[in-house]
This record gives sequence, structure tokens and C-alpha cells, in this order.
Amino acid sequence: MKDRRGGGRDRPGLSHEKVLRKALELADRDGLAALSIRSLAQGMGTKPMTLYYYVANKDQILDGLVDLVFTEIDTPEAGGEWKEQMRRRAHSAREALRRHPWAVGLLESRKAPGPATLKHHEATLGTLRAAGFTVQQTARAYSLLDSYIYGFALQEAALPIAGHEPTAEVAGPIMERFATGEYPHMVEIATQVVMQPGYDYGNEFTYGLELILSALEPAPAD
Amino acid sequence: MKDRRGGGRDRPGLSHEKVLRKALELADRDGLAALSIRSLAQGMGTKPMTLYYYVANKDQILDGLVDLVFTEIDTPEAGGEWKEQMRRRAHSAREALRRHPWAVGLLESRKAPGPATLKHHEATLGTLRAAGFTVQQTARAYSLLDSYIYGFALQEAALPIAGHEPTAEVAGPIMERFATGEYPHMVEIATQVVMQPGYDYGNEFTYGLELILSALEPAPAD
DNA sequence: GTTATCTTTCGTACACTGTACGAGAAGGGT
DNA sequence: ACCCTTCTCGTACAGTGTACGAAAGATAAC
Repeated sequence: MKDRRGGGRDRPGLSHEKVLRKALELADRDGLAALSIRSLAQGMGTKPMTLYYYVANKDQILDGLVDLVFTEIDTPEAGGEWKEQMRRRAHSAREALRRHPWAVGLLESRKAPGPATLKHHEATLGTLRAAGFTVQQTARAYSLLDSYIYGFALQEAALPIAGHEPTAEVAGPIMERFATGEYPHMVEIATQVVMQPGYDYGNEFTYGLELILSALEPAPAD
Repeated sequence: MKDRRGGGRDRPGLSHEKVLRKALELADRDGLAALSIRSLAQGMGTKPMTLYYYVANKDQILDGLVDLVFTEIDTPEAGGEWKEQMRRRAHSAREALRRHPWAVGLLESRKAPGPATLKHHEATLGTLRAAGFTVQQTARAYSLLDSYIYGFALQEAALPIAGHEPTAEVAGPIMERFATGEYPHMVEIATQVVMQPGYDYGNEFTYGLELILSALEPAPAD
């Protein structure tokens, strides 16, 4: 047989982490639906069943992908001003989820949070507690902030793929119904806001985030 | 051959809507992953390919499911006080998404909003506009509210299935790491909040919603 | 060197998925 | 009797995740 096992030093072989990294790459490039064991193996230059030596099953790969995404989110530090910490965390979370839109849909079905996910949550909770939030207040604030972040990411993922194209193809069949004047307010929003030259939906994120942060305060509220 | 075509009046035959309704039922009962064309056909007493007379493909079924869920959400009326309208809408949306948790993950990938979805959005936008929000303010408020609703539903869907069981099975493998004291704040939240006797995570929804509604006002803010 | 033991690769096979294609039955209109 | 529309479904195919077990390569024991 040929010399398998990779040609020496330049490809030191597979590993759990390399499988996950390649899976991330493929999911970003071709979408999560195109990520199959076979395509993943091909992308790594091996055969499908080889992957099962490094990974228990596909579900574990998906768990790993979610955890990889959490790796990219800024973890708050214990010292700084809490609102600024939460602001940074929120923005970096949104950006990570926009880089990997498929991760949002994955969140719903994951049952086993990975180490990066746990570390991230722990650090965030710690920052809030250190800022003077009670345990109950921390739970509430965290739920509120994360709900907003995930929800915004979900909406952003549901939007048409590219940025500011005419959205013609997607809206095509619906446009007929719009032309009937059935949805005047949606048309209003579309023409006066969304389709405006410099409009970027991402900016709306800041608005909502600041509104929430303004209303959040540790001690007084019960 | 036997007399197919359903025995007379009591089963008047299939229809697009009946297929969707059965799909909803199966998704609720066995989970979205268990919803296959074959299982759906069997549940309706037909053969797989028969469904394709009423439905273009599975993706259209999923689109229809999401639209069915929107059917269950209270649509705001033009007349009432806007905050109360938004409150009702938000709560009924959360409840609908809790009844059909799989719908949350589906939202990310749907590209063709159905009629009920469009009607719902249109009515909601109309209520905000009628309350004095400018077009831009409406877009922002809507984005904020929906992000919170969807995000909360996403988190709720990601929680362990039942309500207030010990969560032992899910947390099992992770518990070891918890025992090491690696995640003190998560333990704190778990013991002092989540695992408290009467605790219901759903109540946190109200807290965040009211916080957001309090900070939202039509005219003055820009 | 030889043999035994791990580590790592992967070929084959199975049950399952969505669905293209096309045959044919049921019923109505002429 | 004929056609035509409406509807049902059998067969087949390419794709999925993965169980099982055979083998090759590396390392250790003798």
C-alpha cells in the first residue's frame, strides 16, 4: 500500500480539535446543512469512518462547534466597570454569531455545554455579582441580556444572506402581495428604513443594548 | 383493488392544511427530528409519495409549520393602549414558542414568511405606528421586542425538557466539574435560584419584558 | 529478530432520509 | 365509449449517520 499516515511532519495526523476546526470551516463556507461526515472527511483528506476515532458521533461535533463559537466571544474580566464589560461581551457575541449564523439554530438543540461555554457563563455571572447584583438580580439580568443577544442574532440570521442587495430574489413571490397594498406598514419600513442607502441592521443592536443597559442597575431594583 | 380514497364521508381525503396540521402534531409529540415524510404519511394513513400532491417538498412543510405557530400568537388590535397590546402579544408569542419549541430553531432557516406571519408583523407594526412611533422608532422598537421574545424562547427551548425535575441526567457528566468548585457562580445560581421549590424560569420573561416596555416611549426619544 | 499489544485507519453494510419519475386508478363530461 | 382531470402510490436513487470488524503501522516485550 501507499504511505498513508500523512507525509511526515507537515501533516502530523488528525485530532479531535482538528476535526472540529475543519467542521467550523466547512459550516461557515457551505452552510451547516452541507456539513456531513463524508464531506468533512473528504475535506480533511481521510475517509468517513476515520473521523469516528476522534469523535463519538455527529452530535458531539455540533456540540463542539457551539463551544468553538463561544471561544470567540470576549470574556468579561473581574475588574472593569460592569456596564462596559457587558457591552463588550454583547457586541463580540453578536459578531461571533454573525460570523457563524448556523450556530444560532444549533443553540436550541444542544444539551451539553462545552468548557468554553461554561467558562464564559461563569465569568459573566461573576462580573455581575461583583458589581453588586444579588443572585436573583444576576439571574434576571443575565437572562435578559442573553435573550436579547441571541434573539437579535436569530433575526439577523433569518435575514437574506448578503448585506444590502435588493433582496429581489427572496422577496420576489411575496412582492406581489405587497403590491396589493395589503402590508402598508411593512412597505413603509422597507422603503424608508431598510432599503435606505447606508442602512445596516446591525446598528439597531446597539440601540436595544444601550436601552437595556440603561435600565439595569444592581442594588435598588428588586 | 380495495376501496381506497377513504371510507366515504368520515375521512374526506387529504389536503394541504391537513398535512400541515398533522405535521404540527407529530413535531410536538416526537420532536422535529422525528418528523419525516414517511412518518408523516404513516400518521395520516397514506403512503409517502401521496403527500407530494399536496406539498411541494419538506421545506414547504417546515415553512407552513412556522406559519401555523404564528397563527397562535395574539395579533394586536389597532385600538387599544399600545403597551398593553405589546404585552399581550409578547406573552402569547412566548407561550406559542414554548408549546412548539422546535419552531425557534426553525426560524433561523426560513426564508419565505407565510401569510399569518406577514399579517402578524403588519398588525404589530401598525399598532406601534398608531401609537406615535416614527418609522425609524418602530423599526427599532420592533427589533428590540422581537429579539427579546425570540431569544427568551431560544433559551427556554435549550433548557432540559421537563419543568422542575432535578435535571440530574443532563447535568450528570458536568456535575463532576462543578464539584471541583470551578464554577461557583453557576452553582450559586443553580442552588439559590433555579432549583428553588416554586421557581419557574418563565417568570423571568415578565421582568425583562416590563423593563423594556418601561424604557420604550414613542415621541421624545430619537 | 520475533512476537504481542496498542493505536489508528477505513471498507462494507444497514437502516433511514427526501424525492424524481411515471404508472395507474377514480370519477366526471361529452 | 372516449377523454381528461384529479389523485394515489410503487419503484428507484443518491445521500445520510454509524455499527462492526478487518487490517495496517507503531511501539514495547521478550
